Amino acid sequence: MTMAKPSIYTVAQRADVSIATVSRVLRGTAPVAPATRERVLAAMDELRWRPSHVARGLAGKGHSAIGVVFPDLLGPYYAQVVLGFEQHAVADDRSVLILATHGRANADEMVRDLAGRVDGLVVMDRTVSDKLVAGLDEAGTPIVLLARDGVGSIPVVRAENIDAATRLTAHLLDHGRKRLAFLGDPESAPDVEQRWRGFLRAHETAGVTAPEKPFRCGFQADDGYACGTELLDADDRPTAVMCANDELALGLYRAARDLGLRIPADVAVTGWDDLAAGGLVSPALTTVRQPARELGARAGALLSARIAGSLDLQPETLPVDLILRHSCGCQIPVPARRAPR
Amino acid sequence: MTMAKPSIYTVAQRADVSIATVSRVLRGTAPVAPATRERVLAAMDELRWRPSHVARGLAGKGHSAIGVVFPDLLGPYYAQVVLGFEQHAVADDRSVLILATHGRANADEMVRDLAGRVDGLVVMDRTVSDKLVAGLDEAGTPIVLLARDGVGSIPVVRAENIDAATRLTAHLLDHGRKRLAFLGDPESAPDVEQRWRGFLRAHETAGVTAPEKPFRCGFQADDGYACGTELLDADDRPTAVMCANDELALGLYRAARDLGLRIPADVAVTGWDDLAAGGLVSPALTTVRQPARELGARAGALLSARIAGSLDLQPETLPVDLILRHSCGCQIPVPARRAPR
DNA sequence: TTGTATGCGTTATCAC
DNA sequence: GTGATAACGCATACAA
Repeated sequence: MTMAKPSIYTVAQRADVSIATVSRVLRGTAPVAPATRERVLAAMDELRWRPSHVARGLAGKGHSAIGVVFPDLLGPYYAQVVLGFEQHAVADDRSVLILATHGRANADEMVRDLAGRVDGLVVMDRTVSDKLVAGLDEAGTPIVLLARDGVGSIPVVRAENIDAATRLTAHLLDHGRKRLAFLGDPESAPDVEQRWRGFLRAHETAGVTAPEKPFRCGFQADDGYACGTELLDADDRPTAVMCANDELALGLYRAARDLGLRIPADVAVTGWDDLAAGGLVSPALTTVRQPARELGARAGALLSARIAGSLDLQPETLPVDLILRHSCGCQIPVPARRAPR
Repeated sequence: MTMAKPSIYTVAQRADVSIATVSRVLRGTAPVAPATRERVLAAMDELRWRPSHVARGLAGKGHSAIGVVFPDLLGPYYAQVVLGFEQHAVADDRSVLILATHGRANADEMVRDLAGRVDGLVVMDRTVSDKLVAGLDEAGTPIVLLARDGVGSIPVVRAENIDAATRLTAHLLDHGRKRLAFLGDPESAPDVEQRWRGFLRAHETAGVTAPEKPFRCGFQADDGYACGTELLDADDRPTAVMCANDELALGLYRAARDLGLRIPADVAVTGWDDLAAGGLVSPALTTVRQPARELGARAGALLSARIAGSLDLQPETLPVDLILRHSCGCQIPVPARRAPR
């Protein structure tokens, strides 16, 4: 014997008041006589009534929900970002909608749809076009960009990349490695592009000739293995490889092993992201740790501010940590003057 | 010069028809004259109008959104489950709401709220009380349980645990290990409970005395290290430890190393989940691989069916893979070529 | 084939 | 303090 879902009318009737009064005790938007208040509260309790979010939304009060758009959920990075975002949202009493684009062609359309059901949106990486972002922003949807180049005056949150990549590259050059390679596709993600730029900058500063172009490949360990094999099997094999992420680096480890090359003696390797696995392999992988969780949380905070009406929010760049372990040649003598070829 | 947000009225006016007709061409719910149709389509296009999900929901058409409740997003398991769920949802043209409970005390209340904004819910593990689940179910919210004991006739999806744990334990016993320990807390998650039961069952079958109780601890590598140290430093040190997951196992590795114990010679170790790191450590970790992504997808499929009105959906148990490597004492010639994923 | 009118559950603006 | 009542944007039964 299930009774119909209670509405504000049911409650009002039961408490013998008008719906306006019910709304008032619910929102505390105007004074209500203590006695009446009690009656209403009791009625709400007995009927187990919860105000409908949908109706509330229609009445113009927003969705009390926010969304986050990301490319995928492979590896701990995006998961942590999303989690940080979620925690902030919950603390802010908002629900979280997620959308993984997977590089789908209709991502723009999906995000446009998503925008219709949230009060604001965090957009990561190159999941959707600048055009859409700009359009949504113009249409009044509060947006925050994460790990992505700015669009108009939309707030941006990102992890520091250029300087970290510069330092890491300089570190390799300081170890005496002079023929470096960059494994990863700068066009695949803004973060990677910045790392590539830092890589180039360090070469410039050191007066060393940088490779003309990056060795482009995907993001997975298998890509690292395949591309790594090709890279390390070449005549002008690099003496150090800076990988766009740890997965690639770990794939490169296998490639090196299969080719009989030692790390870091024959080739130094660095990654990015600080996967747990990187600390367990031998030699331990030198990498960069990003504050993934905090990135998500900050994006959430900025989005809240934006929704609350703040204009002109400053871009934020969160610092990262260089984790120098052994794969870059630290604490291990670099072989002197090996004859190339 | 931003004009007010267009509504179905704006479109109707522009196309010189009634809102009913607009709705009809939108939903294809009734025949419309080609000419009229064109006019409406044009108007929709010019105004860039999108129907409001909120209004649609209020009108009684559901939210076209579903939710998933999980404890956390640490490690790849939950992330993959959520991703599988999301993919199914997207294919089904529904948005996804997520909620991480983090063991929060008010999880029930949060989920009740979530239930008010979706058409259905997947609930994982022991994130919320049976009471709430039953209540929601009774109230008509379509629910699917994932990796959790059944409640009433609510559909359940889970990975096979008992049999896999039995086989894994038997495998250890067959290797001549007779003093086994179970590292993990069966009460922390239904999956762990089932693994503990399989552990016991194998002992029974083999006629070997099982430990009275599991060695309870958390889920992280640090827990594995702390508890592992205690466990391995005891006088009656076990000759094999079955860990509730890979993180614990990897923590145990450190504990063993610090105590000067060799794996698997002095103590065999097994994990669960097949983390990438497990294939990279030495000795490679014997573990169990769950079809995380598919678990999420199947839960999504069952939820869709439930929302569509299917009653009496059968519980599903997805098979897992035993990954026998070296940490259990196997001398099997492993093709050390496995991609670290 | 198309239009009219009503309901969906809130919030908010008036009156009283 | 409290109660009618008009939005909010859409779907739909009922008319035409």
